[in-house]
Amino acid sequence: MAQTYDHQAVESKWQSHWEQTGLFQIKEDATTPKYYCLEMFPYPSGRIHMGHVRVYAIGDVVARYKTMRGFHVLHPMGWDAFGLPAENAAIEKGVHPNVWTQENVAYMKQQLRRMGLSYDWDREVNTSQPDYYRWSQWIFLKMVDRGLAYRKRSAVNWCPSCETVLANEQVLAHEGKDGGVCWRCESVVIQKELEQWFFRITQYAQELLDGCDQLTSWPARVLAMQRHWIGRSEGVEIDFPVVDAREDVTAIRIFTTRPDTIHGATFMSLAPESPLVEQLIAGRPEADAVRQFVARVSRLDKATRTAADREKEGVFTGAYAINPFTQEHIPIWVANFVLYEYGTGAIMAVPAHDQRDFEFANQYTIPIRLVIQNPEGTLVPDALEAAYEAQVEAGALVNSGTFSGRSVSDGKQAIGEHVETQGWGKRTVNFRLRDWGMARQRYWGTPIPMLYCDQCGIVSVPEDQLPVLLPEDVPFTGKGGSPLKDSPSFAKVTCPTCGGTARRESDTMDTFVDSSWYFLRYCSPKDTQQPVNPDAAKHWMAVDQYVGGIEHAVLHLLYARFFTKVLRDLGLTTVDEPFVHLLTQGMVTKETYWCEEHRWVLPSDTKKVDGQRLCTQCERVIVIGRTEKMSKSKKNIASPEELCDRYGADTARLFSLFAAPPEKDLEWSDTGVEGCSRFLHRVWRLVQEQRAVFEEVQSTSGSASTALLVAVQRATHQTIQKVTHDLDRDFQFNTAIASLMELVNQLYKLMKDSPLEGLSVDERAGWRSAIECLLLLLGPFAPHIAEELWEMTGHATSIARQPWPVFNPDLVVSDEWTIPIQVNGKLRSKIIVQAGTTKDQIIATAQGDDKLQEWLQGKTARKVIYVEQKMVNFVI
RNA sequence: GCGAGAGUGGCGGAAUGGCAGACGCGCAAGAUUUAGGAUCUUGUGGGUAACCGUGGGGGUUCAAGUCCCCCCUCUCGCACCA
Repeated sequence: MAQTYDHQAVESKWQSHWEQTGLFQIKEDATTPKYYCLEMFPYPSGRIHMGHVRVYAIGDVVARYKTMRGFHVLHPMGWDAFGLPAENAAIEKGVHPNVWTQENVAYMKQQLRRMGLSYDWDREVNTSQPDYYRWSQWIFLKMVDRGLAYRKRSAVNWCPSCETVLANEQVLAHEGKDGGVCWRCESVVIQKELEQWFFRITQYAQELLDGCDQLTSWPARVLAMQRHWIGRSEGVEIDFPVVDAREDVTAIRIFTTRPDTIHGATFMSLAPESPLVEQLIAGRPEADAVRQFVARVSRLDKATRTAADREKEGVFTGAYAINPFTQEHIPIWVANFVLYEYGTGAIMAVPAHDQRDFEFANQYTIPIRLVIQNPEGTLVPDALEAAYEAQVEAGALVNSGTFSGRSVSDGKQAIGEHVETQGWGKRTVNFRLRDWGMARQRYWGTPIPMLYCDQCGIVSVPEDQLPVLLPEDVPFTGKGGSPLKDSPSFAKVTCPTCGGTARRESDTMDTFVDSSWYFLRYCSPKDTQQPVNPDAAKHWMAVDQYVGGIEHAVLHLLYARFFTKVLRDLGLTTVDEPFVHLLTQGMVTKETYWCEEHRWVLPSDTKKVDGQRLCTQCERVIVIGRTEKMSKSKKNIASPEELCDRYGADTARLFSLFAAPPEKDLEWSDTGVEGCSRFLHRVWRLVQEQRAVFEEVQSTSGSASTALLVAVQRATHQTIQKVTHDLDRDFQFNTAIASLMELVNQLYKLMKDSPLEGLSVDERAGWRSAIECLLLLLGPFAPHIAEELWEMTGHATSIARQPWPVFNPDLVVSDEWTIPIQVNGKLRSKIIVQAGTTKDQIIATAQGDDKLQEWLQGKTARKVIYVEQKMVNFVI
């Protein structure tokens, strides 16, 4: 009995069914291999968007596929639920952040459910709830114990809009804005001098760098970004004695990666923030000018000041240092491009061989001395147009005393050694990576479990007093400062050490702390003794496949790698790296519509008249704008809910997997969605029409006997082979789905060519197994319709628990070969031969081909190339 | 500037060095329908043709979208890191 495809009914039926039967709940199982499939958990902003649909569709196909391949799959979901929007909602609407967050979680959970995702909801985590954040606090305390969390005073990035400190990773470049901007609100970030909590991520810098080599299944560009962010460089620290040294500053220590050029150091430069500056200038006539310069430079935010194209500026301190290699007295300058945080905050300046020093020296007419000559020997000291920054073997040392004549690499080595034997300094390694400033002056975050006691100083909250709960009695005013300061119940506390009065830390943790270890919590989400049960972690870790956006290439992924190493050192997990494979999916984009009168407009506010698109309000012609990431402001949003209402979750999933390879941007197309919907309807109808034919027979996998059977089985098994191959190799969902479409097209053709009446039992059985294979292959992509049709064709157990079909190589091969014939590499003809025909026979047949003879024009081929089953090429 | 990636029909995109353009969209014709929509079938890189076609130019090869060299364009990331 044929039925029409009612996606609403089918989808809600199976969603309830999966839930009621607990189909996706997973336990550790020693009998089958494990697979941990994880997508980056969402921030509960209110509703899911197409980006969510895409990433979760990708993860769900992986999880379902791996399950069918015989793995027991951990596929959890949770909420990255702390963050500023909840607090802003509290300020604007008077809703408590917790209420706002929990409502959003409930709503979005129901939306995710509608997508038919195979999550084990029993493992759900929510970072904003005490049963989670107590363990973030616990980890923090362990890090304090190990010196990995500490307080220091320093210049920090401050977002004036969010009124909080930001980590370096959270300050981003922004087109059209002078300086770095906040990763969340895009306000220009300023510098503030504050005492703050930091994580000593730099202690793991080398390991984080080395670990990149293990991550062979990560996208190259993510690794490149991580390596660059860590920024290791090898060099030498060298003391330059100060002339007429005063007691407090006898030498200036510099860091250089080019010790080979030291004989060319004709001046020094200090960072404006360096305390050495004040010590050197005190009492000198230059002091005022220097102070003015320093004040002017430090007013600028860091990003502006350090822009590469910024003019080199500086001021002479009046002091001199001694180049230890030449004994020359060289002037000490303060320069705007020297960074206090990098190296020692002081450099030796070699204008001949460093572009910045070159520009600086030209500006202030400081001598330039050539100490590396190029291999051709053509460099003339007085005629340099740019610094000669030759590396490694390219040049040779000149004007360098006993070191002259050495190669660059040789010179580096020799001078480095000389510095050490003379006791002038040491060879060392420098990193660009800075410690992670992780305290935030906000309410809706994990409270930092520390106290300030008048007697004992900084005190940890004892472990048995965790969690430090967020207080309820906090007014949300939107005014600056930490809201927790204003909670009387929270701030005042008794010191656990001396019993005196103490004040609680009122800062909360950066939300990136929460997401740095959630993947471990999923292993044992209900553990009440520790953040993660080491046995559970041993079973499940590492995450085999991680899926998420490229925007976290540095931030989240670097922090998560750091935390994994910390928790490993605490004995909670045994893995060094959390994520084995990483798939960074592209953005979901859509065309934008622009009306001169009404600016960005919704597609629904436009109409098509005579092939032109007009604004419905003002009748102006709509300009089709750039295809951009979906955003509310550009009004180029497609709504997952409308999509599910109209076409169903299966269509939404299918389209987001089919329209582009997963790592590329996906351009949303309403007609493309319809194409996918059409395909599912075709599948439905195919099965309905076939059902009557094979209802009473069992499927077969035996060798075929009739032409129809051969064709049906070949199409089916070729598709099994192709889909399996596409999924195993880099998850090429788009081509996998294309081959499923091809199979359906082929089966329709075969059905048309061989009417269903009068088929043999064998042929019916062949049809049955073809349809079953089709449904099994479709299952991970469009699970609801696959379940429904699976049930309709007489199966009692879920298709999600069936083994993945295996292709039979014997059934894939064809009984005849079509061999292209080329002349000089160009296709000129084709011949059809029986499968198994030998090379000589094929060449003979080809030579008998009329078209080929025309092309040969009586000549004999100089050479004949035959590629087994592929082609013949005659070279004349 | 440095790093990563990309450039193929009207569009999204396929092609272990071996038939370029799978699959889908769009478009066209036909069938069905009172009409529209929906559905189905067929066709669809360009050119009347010989032929020409994967950003441009060289090269390797019997054979290049694919490998090598040079160049151009675009996207993303980092940008004075001594």
